[in-house]
Amino acid sequence: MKRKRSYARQTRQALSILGKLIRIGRMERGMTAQELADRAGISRTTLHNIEKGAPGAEIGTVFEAASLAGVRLFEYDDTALRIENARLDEKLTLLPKSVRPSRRQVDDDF
Amino acid sequence: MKRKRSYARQTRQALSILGKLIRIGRMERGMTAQELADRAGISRTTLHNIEKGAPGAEIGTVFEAASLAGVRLFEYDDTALRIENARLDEKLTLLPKSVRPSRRQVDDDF
DNA sequence: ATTTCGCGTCCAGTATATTGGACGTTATTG
DNA sequence: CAATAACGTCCAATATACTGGACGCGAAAT
Repeated sequence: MKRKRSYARQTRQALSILGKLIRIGRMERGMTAQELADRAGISRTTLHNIEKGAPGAEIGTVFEAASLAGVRLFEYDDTALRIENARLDEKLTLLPKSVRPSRRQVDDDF
Repeated sequence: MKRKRSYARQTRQALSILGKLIRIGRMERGMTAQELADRAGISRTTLHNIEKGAPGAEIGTVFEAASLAGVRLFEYDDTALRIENARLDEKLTLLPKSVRPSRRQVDDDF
């Protein structure tokens, strides 16, 4: 099956920004691409794609590189991430286990 | 080549949080997993993995799903993303084109 | 000016994510 | 309580990202 993807402008912007933040963070810390790639456990080629904002990269490696480059994800520090995670777990238990749309309420209101 | 990856706790936390935000956002908007998957152009299986915080998912699809679920990336709205993107471009031009570490300044200071 | 090395780019081979169909389970609605 | 649909999960086939080695270019240091 063809898997050709398309992305909303918002998505592409976010990808581009994250890539640039990683590149800037890396440079400001005086790390070469090879150094950061090694620490993140990926190849220099892949890091290059990530810094370019490639949508196909694995999110885990992107976040790892971001973390190593000093880019704060969600504007939280390490411990705050933990707390937020727990808070979301709680919130999830309060939500219905499955979504059963009785009457459409998404956005196709016509 | 074996490609076994390992991720820092911070990375796993961020992945977990993003997945939960997507799931919560989706449910609060009354969308089924199938609906969101269709809109994002991915399979329900993949969306399930994303909501679980799987590190191997493509970042483009994750961001797309997040966007459709109403999750703000970088806490910016659409236009603010654009501005931030441009700002980073400027910042990049001011940085040296390549990193040539004369004396180590990363973190291994001993 | 010369040297060194970081960076951008290409490529074929390999590892892995994605798919879509299926099935059983569980939650929600009437 | 019964019916229905959303969800979680498994799987083989397929598409695609990752690798690592290579090469040339240009920037940075001497």
